This record gives sequence, structure tokens and C-alpha cells, in this order.
Amino acid sequence: MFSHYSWPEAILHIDGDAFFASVMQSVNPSLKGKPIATGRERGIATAFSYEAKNMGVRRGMTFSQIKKVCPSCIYVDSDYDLFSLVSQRMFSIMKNYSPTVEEYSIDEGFVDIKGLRRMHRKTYEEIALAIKKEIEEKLDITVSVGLSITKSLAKLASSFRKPSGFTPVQGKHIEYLLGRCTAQNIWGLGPNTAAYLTKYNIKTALEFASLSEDFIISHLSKPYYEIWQELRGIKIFSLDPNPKNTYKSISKTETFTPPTNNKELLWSYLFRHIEDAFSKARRYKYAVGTISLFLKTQQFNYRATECKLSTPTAYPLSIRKELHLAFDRIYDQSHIYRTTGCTISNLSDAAIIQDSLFTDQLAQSKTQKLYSILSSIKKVDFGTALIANNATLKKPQPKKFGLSILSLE
DNA sequence: TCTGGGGTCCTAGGACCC
DNA sequence: TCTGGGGTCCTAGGACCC
Repeated sequence: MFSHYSWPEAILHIDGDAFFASVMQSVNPSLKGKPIATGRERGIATAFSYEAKNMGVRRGMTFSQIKKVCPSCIYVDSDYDLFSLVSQRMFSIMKNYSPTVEEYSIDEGFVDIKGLRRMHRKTYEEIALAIKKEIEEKLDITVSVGLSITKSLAKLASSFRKPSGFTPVQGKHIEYLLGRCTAQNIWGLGPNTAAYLTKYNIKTALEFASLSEDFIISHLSKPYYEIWQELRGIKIFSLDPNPKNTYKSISKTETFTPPTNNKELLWSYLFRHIEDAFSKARRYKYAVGTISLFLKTQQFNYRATECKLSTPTAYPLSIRKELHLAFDRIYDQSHIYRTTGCTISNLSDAAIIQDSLFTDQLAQSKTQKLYSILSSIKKVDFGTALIANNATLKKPQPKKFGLSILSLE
């Protein structure tokens, strides 16, 4: 039934088809078979069903744009708790088949099934199909599955036939697959690099994979060299079975309507983003070393600045003055702004941060107490900003949806 | 593609040092 | 005063991913 090729590696990529939309359809059968889009709470489509896709609905469209191409489209709120639950079930099915599962994102994962044929009394193809069948039957969603000898090839394979496709590729099938995919279909090769390659008349994935090593090294950077090797069957990327529980940076940004140059209002938005980012940092037991702030104008120009702290902290209230000074540096009344945001980085383990001798220890412990009291008043941590910070009170409307749950993911 | 939000990694280039 | 070579650290910004 299947190819006779030998498998030096056996890596599956399993990808949920239109995952968010499919999950909503699976719990609400009246939505099945209909064009639907999720993301109503944000006003733009974050995901949509295949029925909607076939009508021309695309990622990032606003609902008024969707209405034009697909008047019958049904909008629903995202339910991130539910997405997360279904995701966990999907991964636990994979883990029943192999101890090496990488949860790459909420809706896709890699499974290393090398060496498991005897245990399952199945070929690699049959193991892949068994996992696929179990997910689809138990969760009432569909997944597309690629099987190959490197992660990059498996990922390309899973995208080849969708939805509910299964594409095993080894031996000469690899060339066949590469010949039918564009360079931009390759994982890690985006529009910029694809456009660059076009200048050398490289359009398909096969043409890219057939380039000489010299060309790759002299014309492209390291990530592309690694991808090139992976497509040629040389395993570079290994699976990471550790669940994500560390961060290098945490960011919060928001585009608001209408755009404004109201300084007080912008600062209240910005400080709320800072509060939200720090709140997530505290959940992961981080202290923060660097805070960068940015404003984006209506014309999509950026102004950014950075605050580096001599002593990391987990409580932004204690550095509110410095942050406001930083904000003053980038704010210009003559511009109208559409987005504010912050990224916190240089994250360190909060437990091992010691107060320097120069820190006002009393103030520090007061701040800490204030935060813990406020946290107990309001379960949702960004609520602290509402109470603790005057400016934040000017926030036009409280968030109605569990964005903190989204950010947990 | 008239453009939402949250991440990671890599490179070039400047500052500074010997 | 002109001129090396090499190392490290940091930052800004690009490119990509979901």
C-alpha cells in the first residue's frame, strides 16, 4: 500500500485545519458546513472556516470587508479556553503514540515516531493515519498530516493536501513534492526572501533546494542554509518536547479607534499595556530589566524608546516616573497615534533578585503589598491598573474578554 | 494585504578595549 | 599623527512564524 523506501528519520507534522473555526463548529453543530469567522470580539477575522475561505475571506479582514465578499458569513467570538482545551486533547492523543511530541503552537505539533513500528505493529504511514483518525474522531475536527525525514519536509508535506490530508514523502517523492511547492511555501522562507530569489529565477521549492551550497552561503544567511539542508534530507532541527514556560520578552500592544493625540489618554493606554505585560511576567515569576515603549502614528511611523533598570523589578508602579519620562521623549503632540505598545525584556528569575543597598526597601515592600492586595481584590490582574493608577481610569471601556487567558497560551 | 497581536532569531555596525 | 588587527558587547532593525 505504501512506499518501500527506508526511513532514516520519521517525523510527523500534524496541523489542525482552520483550527479555531473548526473547534467552534464542533461544539456548535448549527455552524457546521457554513462560512464562519472567529474574532468578533476584536473586529477582525482571526480564523475562518473553509466555507468562508472558499468565498474569499482572508486573514486580517475586517468584518465589513468580509461582508462584501461573503454576506452569509457568521461571526463568532473566540473562546480561547475552549481552543486550549481541544489543543491539549489533541496533544495528549499524540503523546499516547510517542514520547517525543513538540507542541509547536496551539494547533500544530511535531511527533517523532522513529523506532516505534514494532511497538505499534504498524508501518510509519499506518501510525500516522492512526493518530490522524483518533484526533478526528474524538475531537470532531480535521487535521492534515505530513510524514517525512526532517521537520521542514514534514511541515511542507502537511500543507500539501488540506484539509484532512495525509502526505508521506521519502525518496523520489521528496523531489515531487518540492517541484510542486513554491519557494514561499517553505517554512521560514517569507515574501522578502522569495522576492529576492525570483531575481535569480528561483521560483519552486525544488529550484531552491537544488541551488549549490556556495550560492546559499554567499547569498543568504544562516537560517536559510539550515532550511536548504533540511529540504535535502539533512536533519538540522530537532524536536523540542519541553512545553513553553520561559520567555525572552513579553509584549502588549493595542490599536485603538479613533486614533488620538490626547497625551493623557495615550499614557493611560500605554501604562495599561505595561501593567498587563508585568502581570504576565509575574505569573511566570520574572523580574523585568528593560522596558521598551513605542507609539505608532496614523501614518505607520514608529517612535520607540527604552528604559533600562539598574535593579530589575516586577512592579511597574515603582518605576512609574521613569516610564512617564520615557513616554515624554517619544510623544509629539503634532502627531495622531493609532497604536501604543510595550515590550519587556531582560527577564530574570524574580526569586533571586536581591534589593540593592540603594533601593528604598520600605517603598519596595509597600508596593509589593499593594499589588498583592489588589490582586486578591480582582482575580484578573490588569484590574490593578484601574485602581492603582489614576490615568488608567480614563480607559474608555474595560475589556470584556479574557485576553489574559490568550496570553497564557 | 491598506495593514491585529505576540513572539523568536539573526546580522550589521558602532563603541570600546588591547 | 597616521595606522594595524582582533575581540567583545550592545543595539537597531529585518525577517519570519502563528
